[in-house]
Amino acid sequence: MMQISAAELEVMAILWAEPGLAASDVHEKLGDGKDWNVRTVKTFLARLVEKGALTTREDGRRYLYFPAIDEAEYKGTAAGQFVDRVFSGRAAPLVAHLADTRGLTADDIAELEKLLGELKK
Amino acid sequence: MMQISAAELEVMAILWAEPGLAASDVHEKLGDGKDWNVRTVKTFLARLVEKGALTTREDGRRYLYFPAIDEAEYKGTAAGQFVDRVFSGRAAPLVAHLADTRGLTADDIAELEKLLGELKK
DNA sequence: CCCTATTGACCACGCCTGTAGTCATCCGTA
DNA sequence: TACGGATGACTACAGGCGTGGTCAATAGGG
Repeated sequence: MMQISAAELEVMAILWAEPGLAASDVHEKLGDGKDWNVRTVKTFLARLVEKGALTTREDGRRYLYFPAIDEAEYKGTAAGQFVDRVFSGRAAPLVAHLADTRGLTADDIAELEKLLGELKK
Repeated sequence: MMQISAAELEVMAILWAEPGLAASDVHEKLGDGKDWNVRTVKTFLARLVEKGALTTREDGRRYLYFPAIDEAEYKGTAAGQFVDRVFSGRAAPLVAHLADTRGLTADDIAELEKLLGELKK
């Protein structure tokens, strides 16, 4: 699996949510706190294209960017790698630690229960 | 929270499991596949001491290394950061993706159920 | 007593990352 | 029509990371 850094991932998130944006659009859509320079954003876009995570389509003088990797697949793999790295591959301790240090909301718990119900089938 | 890299984390794992080892001991205890040079291991140990993740006690001509940060606390924080970075802070999708891409064992599911039971109280 | 293996201290080096600067070009507005 | 802002291409640069080399001191075996 391709290595995507934290900053690059924020760019991917924007394009997963809304494919086909130009660099300036991505720049505008960045959440608060991320007041990156447009050129910084362009660097990330260029690196993601290099890595094969994005493709481009020309639109006049600019490029539109499209995800080239599947969001769910990427996240699944990333989660697996993380669990392997930090929790020796065990999912349950991960959830336990999450519950412990940040607390799960009632919604989280309900969602997890529903999920487990489906998994048991 | 202190930033600990993947390779450094393997060293931490060994010392969390068995505090008070010397560099050569840590080197020997590395799992298969990680055939790092002893000096590589020493570099990681030195960096971890620099970062404040380990402390040392002299033992003759060598050092013994001890974790200076709590394992559970570190893992909890790391899990939180990961969920924030990749899953916008939502725990349930993380578990869903894990289930999806690698499959949870019956044990995992049982453990998660037990955990949820406790959390609901 | 001397040589080899071990140990810590310090250094190296290339790739990745975060964060842009520079330059040439082009498009739309005054 | 001439200029300012947008855009892409290329460049920069420091700090982290993975990987290990060099050097000097020392301890232990022959």
